[in-house]
Amino acid sequence: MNLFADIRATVLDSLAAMQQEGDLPGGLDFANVTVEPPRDPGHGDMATNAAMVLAKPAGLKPRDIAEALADRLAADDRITSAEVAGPGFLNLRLDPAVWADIVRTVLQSGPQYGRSAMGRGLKVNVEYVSANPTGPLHVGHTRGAVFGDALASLLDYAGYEVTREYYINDGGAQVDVLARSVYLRYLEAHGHEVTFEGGTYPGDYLISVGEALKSKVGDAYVDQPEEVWLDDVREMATEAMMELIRVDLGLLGVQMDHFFSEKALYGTGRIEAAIDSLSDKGLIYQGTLEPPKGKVPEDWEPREQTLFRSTEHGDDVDRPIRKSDGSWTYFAPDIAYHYDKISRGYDLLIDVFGADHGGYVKRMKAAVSALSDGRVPVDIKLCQLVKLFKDGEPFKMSKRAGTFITLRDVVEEVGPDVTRFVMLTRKNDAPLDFDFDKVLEQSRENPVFYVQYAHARIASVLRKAGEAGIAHDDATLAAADLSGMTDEAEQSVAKKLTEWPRLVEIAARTNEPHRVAFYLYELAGDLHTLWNRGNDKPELRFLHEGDAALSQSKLALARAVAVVISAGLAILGVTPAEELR
RNA sequence: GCACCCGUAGCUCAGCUGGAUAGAGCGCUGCCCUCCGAAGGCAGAGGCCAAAGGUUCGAAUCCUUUCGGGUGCGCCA
Repeated sequence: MNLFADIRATVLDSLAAMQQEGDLPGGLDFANVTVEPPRDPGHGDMATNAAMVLAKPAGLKPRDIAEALADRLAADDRITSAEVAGPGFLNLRLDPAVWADIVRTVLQSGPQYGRSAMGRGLKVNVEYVSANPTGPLHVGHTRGAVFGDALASLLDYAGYEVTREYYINDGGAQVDVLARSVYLRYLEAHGHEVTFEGGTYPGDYLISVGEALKSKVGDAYVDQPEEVWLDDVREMATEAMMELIRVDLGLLGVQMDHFFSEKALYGTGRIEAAIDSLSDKGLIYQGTLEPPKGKVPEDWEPREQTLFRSTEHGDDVDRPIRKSDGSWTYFAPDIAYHYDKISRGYDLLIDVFGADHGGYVKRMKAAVSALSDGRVPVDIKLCQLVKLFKDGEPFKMSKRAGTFITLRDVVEEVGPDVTRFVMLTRKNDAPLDFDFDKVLEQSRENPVFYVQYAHARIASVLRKAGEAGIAHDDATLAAADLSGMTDEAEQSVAKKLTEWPRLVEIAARTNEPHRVAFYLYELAGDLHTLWNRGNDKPELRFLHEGDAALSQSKLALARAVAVVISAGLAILGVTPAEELR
């Protein structure tokens, strides 16, 4: 149930009726008519821009339309007043009984309150993390993991059919480097002295893989040329790394539906099929690219190569799909991968990349547009860097010194809930400061704590109700008499609850889960304000000794807040706290 | 040189499909609490939304240009 949508429907009905009776001309487009909360609560509970939007096409003055509309809307028993204001806004005040209805609805619907049918069951594929299988996940991946996962949950809540997917880059040169690194650890396990040269990975996490290789093949690969062992070691190493990554994701509570292997595209004709599809559209040709202006690489020389005419689909330059030696560039399997996603019948694709991949957005969009003939939209979300702090001081990371921070480091330090919430308290395209101390601070300036504290307070007061023998199950609370919910602070909380379904749709439409985190912070703030007011006004307290009926009427609102906080946290992948330690 | 992202209070950041007098937290100022529903509360000051043009009933939001910051730019994925 979305009250804003309901009232908007009423407004549209009234407008249609006005057309019937000749107060408005026919053939108007109502798409831009909105009903939203006014910025200033003094303006009422809801405002519609209908008169201003329609004035021009209807050839009427905004105020005339607004007044005629006001007369009709005032007849609705949910609407107590409709006033024309400003340039032609229509401000609506709603009957207080409406807020009580919302609270009842929340209690009856539980976590389903706020769920939307907006997605109409459309199939959406959210691809995220997709880190190279060459080592443990670090902080940057963590943000992408949290963001993608929350976005997937959000879209599910908004009525889409969501697949969470991870693209394993196991087809390129970097997995050969991984294999060589493991081979070095293998030699080391046999007592050899080794040095990590040629960009091989010196990380400790490969020691156990080297040992595992030793116990698997004994000394069979010692002193053997690469062609003897490379394939076998590569496969074993990537498998081990993916296992490591799966475990890391598990620490965060991220569970993928599907892992897609880049390697599986090679030697199966799938890349060729994707490129052929582009070729059939006349988008593949042999050509020579201009050097980038202003910053020509030292060793630049014009070279003819196989190019994808991505400029036909909005890119700035055409992109190479084959290297000079005839092998595929990384872009070719990417094209094939997206071709595969399209052929699996998704209506919408979302890719979550790190900000350093911003340069690939246009070509990826061009590829998807070309492959699907513009049918499948793809939204690419870039996650900006995470800057780590400790005690307000920047936390220096150095791969060489071995002080780079992994996902595991972060989660073990502050826990998965804090990690996830904090990562979502910033827009995805804004850099994020993550301070190991501040995120654990118990104060208002820490949104994680503030939201959890609100939930815990409610849980606490409900526990106390139980101890006092007051029934407080949702059905009982939903049946309570809510007519006494008249205080400003109580109504603010209830009004905030009515915004939840609307917020879900806005967040889902923009693919911005951080909006959920900010909403929860505001809702928690309203709850705390009401709670604090109970100090001065005992009648506003949630628990009233010896008066079960009154207690239940107050607990209903508190419990409704807990339901929504819990639903919101579920989207973010955060466990609501029953108590704080 | 080109492309993308960003520029909002002293600081860190929100801001809906373009809506009314642009919000929050921190910090600052004043008052209250210190009888546990106070791991504080209430109130206040603080803004040329980087700048200039444009679009229109209306622009922080859309378009153009400029300035400033970040990221990326053919045989690395």
